[in-house]
Amino acid sequence: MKRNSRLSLALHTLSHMAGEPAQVRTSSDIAEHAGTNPVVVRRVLGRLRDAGLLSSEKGHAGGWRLARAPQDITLADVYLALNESLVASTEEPETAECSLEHALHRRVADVLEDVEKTLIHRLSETSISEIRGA
Amino acid sequence: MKRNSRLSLALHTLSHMAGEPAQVRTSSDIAEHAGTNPVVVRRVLGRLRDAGLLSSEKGHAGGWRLARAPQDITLADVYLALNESLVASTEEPETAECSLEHALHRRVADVLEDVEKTLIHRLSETSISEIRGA
DNA sequence: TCATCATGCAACTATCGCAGTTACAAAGAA
DNA sequence: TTCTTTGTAACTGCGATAGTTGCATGATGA
Repeated sequence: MKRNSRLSLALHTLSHMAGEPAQVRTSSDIAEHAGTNPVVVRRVLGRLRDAGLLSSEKGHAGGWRLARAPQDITLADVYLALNESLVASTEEPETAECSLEHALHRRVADVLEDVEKTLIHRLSETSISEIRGA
Repeated sequence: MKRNSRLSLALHTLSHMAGEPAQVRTSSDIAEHAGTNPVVVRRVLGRLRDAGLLSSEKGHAGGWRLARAPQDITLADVYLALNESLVASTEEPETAECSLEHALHRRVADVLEDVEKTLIHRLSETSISEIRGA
């Protein structure tokens, strides 16, 4: 696993859960299926739980399950829960030496903001229940 | 300097050049202004030269200058020249274990492709001659 | 011709983000 | 009380890339 792995892992897991919403899955099971580590799974899914997409329980028969109906969880929800910016933000130039620098940054930041809105809008059009394998 | 620095450096430098297109600038001058290193400048501007946006010359009175009129160089040109993906691409899952994984990847990749087109379109609406400080 | 000044480029170091891992505490169920 | 599972801190390893050093190459002008 390499890059954008958090989003991939989250979406992959949720898509599976959407197919069988009643089933509870442990971090170990999920990690094994995703080819990664239980701790990594808990780190990523923890964010989704904090965002109200998943619930987790400890102890015997504990694990992870959807906190909402699958059709009420969109790709945008997941994207926002992870605070993943697929649209990179150019950071503010801290040393405010040059006015051109500022004008430029504002211009680019405006464009990126618009583009991110477009991205989120597009992602919100698909729920995790709509992902189906071939 | 930290992240997205190539694009920042390139745009910043080109914007300055747009204000005085006749002037030739050395890597050292540019690096000093941008708070970085001449070699880094040459690395970044080299890509812009390869893309036909800049020209460079060695020797006395050598250095960098615009290869086109400033109003004919858009932010999109710079973005594309650097091959910077501000829209992160989710890489193809190499181990094709799971069909859901594929369906998911295709869906997300489609959205990202569209979004990147939007980004480039938006960037192409502004030329480097249109950036003005306060 | 030759010294000088610039780019071009290869190689190395430093740093940062992040996945992966280990270890253990906390909590819930049998 | 014991087993199972999450929660979390701390560390390691790796990849990307800015920064740096050193030197070759080419252009200019005295």
